[in-house]
Amino acid sequence: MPELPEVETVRRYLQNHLPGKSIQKIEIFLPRLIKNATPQQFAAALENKKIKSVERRGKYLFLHMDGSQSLLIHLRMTGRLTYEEENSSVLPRFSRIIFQLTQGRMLYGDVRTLGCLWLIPSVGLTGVKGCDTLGPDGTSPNFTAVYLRQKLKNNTRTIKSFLLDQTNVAGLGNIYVDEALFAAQIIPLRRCNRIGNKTTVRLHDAIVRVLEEGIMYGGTTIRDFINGSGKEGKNQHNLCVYGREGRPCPVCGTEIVYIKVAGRGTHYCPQCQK
DNA sequence: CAGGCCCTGCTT
DNA sequence: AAGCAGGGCCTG
Repeated sequence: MPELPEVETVRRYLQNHLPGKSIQKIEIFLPRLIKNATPQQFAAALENKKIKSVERRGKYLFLHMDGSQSLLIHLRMTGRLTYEEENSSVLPRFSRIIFQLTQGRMLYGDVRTLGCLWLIPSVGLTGVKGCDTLGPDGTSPNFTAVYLRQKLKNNTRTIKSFLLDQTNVAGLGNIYVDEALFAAQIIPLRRCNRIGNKTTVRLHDAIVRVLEEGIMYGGTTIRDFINGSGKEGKNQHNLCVYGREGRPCPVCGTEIVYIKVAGRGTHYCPQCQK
């Protein structure tokens, strides 16, 4: 559920608090979350290393370390990354990994344990499948209407499945895809190559707008998302279609429809979106 | 391209 | 007790 705006919200908090602090000790309660190292290797590579910066590409978070190896994290559905300035004696439910820092601690929590952590080289490609093949971030200047038009032109897939594919645009997930398609007045089932120039520009603008709005409001909390300080986002109040099936379209009042597209729950207004 | 898998808490 | 939530990867 964390998509670009949620991951960016977490990143900003961590970037404000972590750089300059060192990881003293790592406690791993669920080793299988670490995908390319044993818990021993993982701890050995990161303990006593200083955190230099926290960066993001798509939905991936990078903790760049002062050392040859850094940390890559994907929160998937229910992953949470929080920083506590003062060590509390209480550990939040579903805490899976504790990063004890020189001041405070960072917790990786995950109810459904689908998240992933990797050790990666501090420079160059990550070697992590999916991460090295990301398309431009939806919020990046490299993501232009011209680029989008080029990608859509000869593609026969539905626009929803296209936008969920991170090699086309990085950072969109189920919520923001539905919201962007509503804002662009495109029905999720529309074939990419049946979207014209003018509509492509509208879609590009809509994608950028919903992502930036999501960041501005600190992410969308439907059930699980919390930011780096453990608080909920506020963007759920801005949603027009996601999770609103059966309720009136905010523009025309028609009932929002729920269908499955590309295996995902999909929400749209049958009146506004064509 | 569709469907299964992972995984657990919450809803029906 | 079954169904649902879905990101990313894998298989048929």
